[in-house]
Amino acid sequence: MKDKSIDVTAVGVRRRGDELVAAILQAAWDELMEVGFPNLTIERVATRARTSKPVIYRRWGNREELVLAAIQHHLPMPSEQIPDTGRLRHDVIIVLKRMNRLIEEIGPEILHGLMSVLGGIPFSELLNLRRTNVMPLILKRAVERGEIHSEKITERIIRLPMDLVRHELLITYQPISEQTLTEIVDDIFLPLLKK
Amino acid sequence: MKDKSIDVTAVGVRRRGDELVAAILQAAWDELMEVGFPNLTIERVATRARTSKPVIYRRWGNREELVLAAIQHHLPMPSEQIPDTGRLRHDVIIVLKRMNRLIEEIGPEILHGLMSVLGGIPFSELLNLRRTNVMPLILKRAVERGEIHSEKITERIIRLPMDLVRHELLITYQPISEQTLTEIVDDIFLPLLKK
DNA sequence: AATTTTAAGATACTATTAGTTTCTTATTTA
DNA sequence: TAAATAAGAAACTAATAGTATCTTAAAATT
Repeated sequence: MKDKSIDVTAVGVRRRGDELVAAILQAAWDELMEVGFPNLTIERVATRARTSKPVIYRRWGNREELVLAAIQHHLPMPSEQIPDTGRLRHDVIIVLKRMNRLIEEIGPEILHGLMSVLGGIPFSELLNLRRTNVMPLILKRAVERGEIHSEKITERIIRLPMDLVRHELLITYQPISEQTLTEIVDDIFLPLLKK
Repeated sequence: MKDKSIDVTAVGVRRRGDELVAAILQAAWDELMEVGFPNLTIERVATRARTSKPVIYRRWGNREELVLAAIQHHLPMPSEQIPDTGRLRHDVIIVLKRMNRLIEEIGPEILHGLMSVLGGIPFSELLNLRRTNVMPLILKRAVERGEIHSEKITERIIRLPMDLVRHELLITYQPISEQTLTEIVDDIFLPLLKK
């Protein structure tokens, strides 16, 4: 009397390739948001994606890689459009605000949990550490406009605002407040360049 | 024919209290240095300390707490002696160099591994994040000597050099180089105060 | 259209290890 | 000397990472 087909979803229908990958990454992301990193198990992700563990292990070497991929899948890096408002201050603030995105999207707790096993390098990538040429370009334009003197610009000063924001993120696991942002730009960065 | 007492160390002799704790923390530290955080198991620590798991679990709630305790046991924070060389630059450099200590002692790999499960808060403590009054005092003295103007000093600028060193540590897991230190002090910190 | 190849999915398995329970007995304290 | 406390041994549970095997759906090839 019992219906044998408990699961209504097409039995015997198999997804492959990108479709399957997307389903797994989505499931991993959902798990991540629901139970957090420490409680995320491959088993549950597999079940949630209506597939099985070996399918996952064929593509990712371990738990961390899977989660990293899931995050990258959901958070493609900002288009790196380089702001050009005509004012250095404004441009810099736009860039720094972008860095808040990751935390705003995945939330402090998850980030905190991730912090762990992802290890330093990939994590840094998440936090937009990789070399971008955004700041140099913004500064170059400011020099051309005569806003600042080029001889004041050093490698370290170029990196300074992003370093400070990143530090704040790593310590607080919170989005940067408007005030902190302003302090970094107005009390530290710009004075070093303008003087 | 076989000698039954394989272990020569006094059988049936039990350590207690501080002596026992010290032995466990030492064993945990040694394990940590030998196999690294991810491979450290309570079992091995117990064996190494010639005791057993329950004894450890009676004192620390889990692996992380034990390791944290082991580190704190081995790295009591610097005596927080406040440098007073008569020159701001020199004083600051001394303070910043102290921050290298943790990494120099436990090494980048271990720190990297720890980064993980310790979670943000205790880790920050390891990195000397807690409020100290070292910098303010150094700056106060510099003001009194007439080296800098007191009106230039803001909360953020006070924290700036240590923030930058900490950022560097968190990103590189390496001791700060002499050059980086100099840049932070000479190209960023002092110019903001002297101007 | 039939055949071959590839890879999905199910299932069962090994191995590790965290953390617990129980019990015996050494050490301390009264 | 007796009672209370805590160490240590041993065995156990439970969770879960990662693997191996097998069947068969889907895709590629002929």
